[in-house]
Amino acid sequence: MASDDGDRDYVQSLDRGITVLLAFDAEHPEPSLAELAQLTGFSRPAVRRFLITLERMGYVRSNGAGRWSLTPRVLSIGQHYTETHALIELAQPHLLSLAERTSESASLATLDGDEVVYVARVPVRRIMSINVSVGTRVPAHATSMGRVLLAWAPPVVVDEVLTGRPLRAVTPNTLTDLDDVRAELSRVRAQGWSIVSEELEIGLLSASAPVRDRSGEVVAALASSTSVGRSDAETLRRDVVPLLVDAADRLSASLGAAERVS
Amino acid sequence: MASDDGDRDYVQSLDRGITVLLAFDAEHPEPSLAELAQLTGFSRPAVRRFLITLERMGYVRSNGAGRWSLTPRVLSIGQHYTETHALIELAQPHLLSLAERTSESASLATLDGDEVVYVARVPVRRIMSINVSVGTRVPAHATSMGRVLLAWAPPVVVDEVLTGRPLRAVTPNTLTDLDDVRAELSRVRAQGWSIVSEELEIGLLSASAPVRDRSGEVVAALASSTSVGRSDAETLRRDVVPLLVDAADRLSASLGAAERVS
DNA sequence: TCCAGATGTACGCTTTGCGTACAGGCTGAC
DNA sequence: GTCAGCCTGTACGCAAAGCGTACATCTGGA
Repeated sequence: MASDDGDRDYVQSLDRGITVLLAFDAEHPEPSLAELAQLTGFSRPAVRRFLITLERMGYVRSNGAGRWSLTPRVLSIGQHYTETHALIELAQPHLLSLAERTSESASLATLDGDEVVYVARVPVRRIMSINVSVGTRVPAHATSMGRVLLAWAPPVVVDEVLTGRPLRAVTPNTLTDLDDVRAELSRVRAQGWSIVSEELEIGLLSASAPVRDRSGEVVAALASSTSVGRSDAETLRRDVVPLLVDAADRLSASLGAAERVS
Repeated sequence: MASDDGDRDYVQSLDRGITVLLAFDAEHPEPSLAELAQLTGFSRPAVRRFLITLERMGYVRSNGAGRWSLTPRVLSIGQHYTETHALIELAQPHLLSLAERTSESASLATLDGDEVVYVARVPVRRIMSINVSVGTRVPAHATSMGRVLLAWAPPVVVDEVLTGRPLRAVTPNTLTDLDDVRAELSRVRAQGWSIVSEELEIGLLSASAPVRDRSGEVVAALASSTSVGRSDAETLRRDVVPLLVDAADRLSASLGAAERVS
């Protein structure tokens, strides 16, 4: 029925059920059954079955009237990612001390596809227009964390991210020329850290350094973010980058990383 | 086949698929197919189908060898809870300012069953032995946030939580006598806030105040947490509670709450 | 009162998803 | 080197799980 061939060994109901769960979003925080059916494209009885299932599992709740909403149990799904990645727990003290020493928000992020995902964070003040939290995704090519992660990523991955789709100019300052980005990546690789200024959002300024696992592979980026009003690239480089690199190295060490290879 | 009758309208595959996803935990961060089959009790081919499905959806990744792990995309499921609850976004500035003014961690939590779930948080230093993050759950009866949430919860809910199962003595100080807890709840209701000392963990001390929605219903608790080394109940009451209640009231106001009803 | 729009239910068909059984591959012990 | 014991991948036939159409029911507003 579906066009593709690879339908074998694919569990349709799981996909559909999660699709229903994810249909709850900012635009539809309390959808009705009919609304969900329309959003997902499934029949109303089907959506109803999924809702009943999700309700029994505790992820969804009917508010009496015909409206449904997500329960905080949904958050516990993400906990399993956190639990299974020792890095995140180990990073906590380093994030806290970095945030305290710099009086700025500190973040840890990972690459997923062509996006950077925040996996741990200590916010100090609001710097971005969007509310950054664990799980938030931003385009890799326009952020210091993305630059760090790409700088040491396997060439295949870098190519996928950079040429997979055209590099979007998120702000007027975003590097979008392929050669420029590649040159920047090799600069980052050489100096061991990255500073990006107003490429993701006007007024936003951040610095990142790589975190390595025991095999020396870069598995995460540690970042400190501020705004152009409070600091500037030069100050960041002088005052923050040493702290940042130090914190990243110590975090790497606690992951059992060998001393920096290159 | 399953003993219960209510199997109708229940989508087994959704339940099973999520069960597989949740089988990844601290004890099994990189399970093999066979391991997952054993953990979940499903047949290996079944587990394989779920893994393939989850992999295509981007939640799970095979690490080349026969081991699987969760991807950060799992975190984005929780984002949908955050997105659909305006409260959480609105709370951010209040959490930040509370954390700054008290130099202590600030948290926002909600009741789910007999547990309190952290839904937003600004950590300042590590206070608990476990790493508290958004999604973390703690028993309601032993925490200041739980006391606040129960103090204004419908009697049915309170009864379920308090009599559903015996109140566990998490520490030697935990209130476990039903009458004591009920008395404490009415005290909380009268004074408008709660302080709990070393009932959840030795050395841990926290204060909470209720957050109300526009209908006046208490929908969350705002908390400030510290350790007995850094403060004590009396100091907390004098210095922190006013700030806390003020922040909670302003957050309530931004939710459009009417003035406090009682 | 009646209509519009919603949710709940029944039911028969299809195909999805199931597990058994077998093939193939890797690793380590002897 | 070879065999045993583990694993993952695949085939296949069967049962039932999940499907959507069609209809009943309820609610609120005109």
